Amino acid sequence: MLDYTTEMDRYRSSIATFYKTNVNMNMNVTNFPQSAKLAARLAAAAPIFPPAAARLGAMGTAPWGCHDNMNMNHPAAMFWGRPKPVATAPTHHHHHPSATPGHMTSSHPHSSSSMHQSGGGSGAGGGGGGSEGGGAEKHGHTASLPVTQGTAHHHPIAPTNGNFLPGYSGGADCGVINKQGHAHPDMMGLSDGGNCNGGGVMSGGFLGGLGLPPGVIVMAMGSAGGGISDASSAFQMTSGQRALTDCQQHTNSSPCPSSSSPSSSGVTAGGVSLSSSSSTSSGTVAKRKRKRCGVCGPCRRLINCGVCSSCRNRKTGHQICKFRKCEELKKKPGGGGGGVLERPPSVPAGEAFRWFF
DNA sequence: ATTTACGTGTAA
DNA sequence: TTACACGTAAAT
Repeated sequence: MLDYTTEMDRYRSSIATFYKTNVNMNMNVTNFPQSAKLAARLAAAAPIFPPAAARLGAMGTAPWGCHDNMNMNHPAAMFWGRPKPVATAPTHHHHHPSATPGHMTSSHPHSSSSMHQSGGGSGAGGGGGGSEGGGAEKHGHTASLPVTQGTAHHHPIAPTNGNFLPGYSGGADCGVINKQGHAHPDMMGLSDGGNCNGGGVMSGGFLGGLGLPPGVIVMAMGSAGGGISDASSAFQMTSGQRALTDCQQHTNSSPCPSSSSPSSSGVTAGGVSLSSSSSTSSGTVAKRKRKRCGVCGPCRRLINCGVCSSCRNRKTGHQICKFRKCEELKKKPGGGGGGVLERPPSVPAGEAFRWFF
């Protein structure tokens, strides 16, 4: 009996915490359904480091770190919330999975929420909340964001660009972002690690918040590339959402969990494997839809910028975010050949990992 | 059935 | 060239 009581208390406290932290989160979700989905996918897919993935999903790290704005308006914007790094994390409890869910539900029926929850629960820790953004500007955040926000939100480190590919450049991302609060497409895209780096720093916070497994952490940090960005990318990858997924897909459609080796085939193909079937065989060029290569910068991005025409016209345009448009697909189908692949053809699937290493 | 995103045609 | 709109393949 006592135990029960105790548990209840813990449970409650945890919930409370969760609530606080997540308020924003919810907002996000609401606003960005897509994001939610992504997260969901992440969770589901999480090819490589499941745990990590899961957490990601849950925590929702904001890719760019901070900005609140971005999200705001754009539907697509991001799904990651910001990790709440320091503050909450340590706290505890989030764990009860059960808890989360319930609560989420209550607040938002939407699926999205669920994702978070789960995540939250698990990883949670502090992370939990991803509150990204909700509303930054508009809402001003309101009080809701408790502790975390302050710091967290703007975490310089923020690491998070999950999207960013190293390739892209970026610049100063972190800093900039914070200040502005705006979302620039660029931001989204890309930041390399350069500045932000904070590398070390970030990682510290970041990790802390996330509570990644040691192993994972190591990897990320290790990344020569520069801390943050790499790390983020790593997450991205792991998260699996699309990037990996794609690659998997290419191969055969079969999910290649085993990824390690497999993909080689798929990727090599230039990424896009025009489907074997379609291609050639019949004189009619089978114009099979090409698929994303999954390895180029854009493909590696998980989030839509929310500001480009494609994002803005999502409903009618049926186009993927410009910043996420696969490089390969941008090329003329025929011309193909050559493209300079971002990565050497030979690179096998496993390569994904390379990114983070 | 719904969502996502590629392919393509059209207009500015 | 870019934005839009739409058809449709593919995935969920």
